[in-house]
Amino acid sequence: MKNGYSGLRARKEKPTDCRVCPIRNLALFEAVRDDLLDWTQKYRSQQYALDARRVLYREGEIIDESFTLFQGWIMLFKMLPDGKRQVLRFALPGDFLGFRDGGEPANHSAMAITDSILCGFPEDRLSQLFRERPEIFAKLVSIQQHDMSQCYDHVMSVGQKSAIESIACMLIDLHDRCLERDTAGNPKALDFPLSQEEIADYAGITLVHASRVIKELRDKGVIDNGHRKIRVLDVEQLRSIANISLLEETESITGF
Amino acid sequence: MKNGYSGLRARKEKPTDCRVCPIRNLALFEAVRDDLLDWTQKYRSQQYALDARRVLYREGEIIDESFTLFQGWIMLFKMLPDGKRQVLRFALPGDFLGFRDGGEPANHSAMAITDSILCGFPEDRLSQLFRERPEIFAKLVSIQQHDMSQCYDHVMSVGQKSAIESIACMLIDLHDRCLERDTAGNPKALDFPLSQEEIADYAGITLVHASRVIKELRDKGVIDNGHRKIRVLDVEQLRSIANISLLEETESITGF
DNA sequence: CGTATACTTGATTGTGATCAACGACGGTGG
DNA sequence: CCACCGTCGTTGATCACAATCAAGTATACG
Repeated sequence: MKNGYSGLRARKEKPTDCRVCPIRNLALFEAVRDDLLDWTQKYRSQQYALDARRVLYREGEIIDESFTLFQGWIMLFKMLPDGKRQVLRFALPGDFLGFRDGGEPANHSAMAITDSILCGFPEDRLSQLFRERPEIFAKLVSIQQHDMSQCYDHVMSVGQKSAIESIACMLIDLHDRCLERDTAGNPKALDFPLSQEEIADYAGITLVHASRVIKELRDKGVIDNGHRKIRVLDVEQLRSIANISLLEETESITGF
Repeated sequence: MKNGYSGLRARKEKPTDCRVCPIRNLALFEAVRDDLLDWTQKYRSQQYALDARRVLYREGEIIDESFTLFQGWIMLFKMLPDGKRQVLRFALPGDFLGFRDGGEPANHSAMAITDSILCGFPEDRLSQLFRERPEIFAKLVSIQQHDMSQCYDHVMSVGQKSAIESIACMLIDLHDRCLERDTAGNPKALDFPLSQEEIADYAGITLVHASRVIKELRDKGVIDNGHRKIRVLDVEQLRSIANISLLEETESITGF
């Protein structure tokens, strides 16, 4: 429910090199041939650091830059006048955020959950890039389609599933996405750095009830949790709880 | 909760002419200059008729065609194994449906609410069109962005709003979209041809509760309703009930 | 160590789900 | 034109999941 403070700042360290970027296969530039990467890199303005709890952009703001999340977790959300918050998406490394079409104001806000690093792409250079390289434009369409599909699943969860089903569903999704990103040397990446309030606001329930549901899952041995930390222990049991359609299951295996 | 039967059939009447299409300014071909329309028209395969309650496509199906809805109302939805249904979107004339990227199976189903007419665009011709005319490709991105924004609003409604707020919200959205489409000679277009079950499945509540909420709105004089018919009488009061953020309000005025 | 933030647990309330029965409307066929 | 039937809508009684209120504990951080 907290609002956070705006706080994007240029990263002082030497920017990472797109050619050796460990998350590029997940991101917008997946479509770019390796030998062209130093060419595309010029479209990136710079790398930014954003500390935990800081706001990247706010609903209604006009932003002239899009971002690829390089490191950290960021959440997208909207707020109601009465202070209720709905988390729309948890962005993980490789995810593309903040893209809006033709100078429209942002329809949601974004806040860092953990300390994060982002690669910025200014609107004008991005549209030039899309003009010159249709395959990257096509990748954008593909990313949008995938986001849309995820959002439909989310509406389904929040609208029709019980609290425990909805949370199980969300944990499976995060688990699968972490596995995609998990490089052999990074076992800790399967701990989710989320507070129970963030989980509750994603699932559309209250923090108190989220706590009880999480306790239930913990008692069943499905997950382990602590302060801003959740780890999935038994994905299969989680799947049986989540009330998932067969289609969704296969989807999560093939990836996108 | 009904499943419907597949039933797309070629329309026997002479196809309408894109050049005099009354809904083109809302649709994918908005970006096309008038004098090029007979050129783009060749990308349309044909017009189809789809009777009420018939399925256009089903979750998991691989479809090789996208559609612009020319006449009628169509709903997009998903179903859970236990039979619960979530309506994701009500498509109105001019809306673009069924687009999926690169041969992926559909992530939702679509069923006609009223007798409908659709213009079909086969996948291969569409991607050729996108290659040859980047401005139409850009319009696709813009449509996707808009759909995404609507979907975020929907998650917000279903997750954080009360039943009456959620339904008020949905009626405002439909009302505004009908107004956009309403040509002077068509006053009846402001009656929504929805059953209470469809409304309930969109708002994420049960049909019984939807009936009570609708009665409450009727008693307040905000709406009038009958068999598969709802008419908004007092948009302003509806807005005050809907618990809308100021941003959303202006958005609905400027259109997209 | 002290204070913020995050999590837990209990008691009570309330919104909306469920179960059940009936009423109204619209389309169909005699 | 009327009778019938299926779909759709209404209303009441009861129940349950999750919200709310409230107090207390644990963990991280400066």
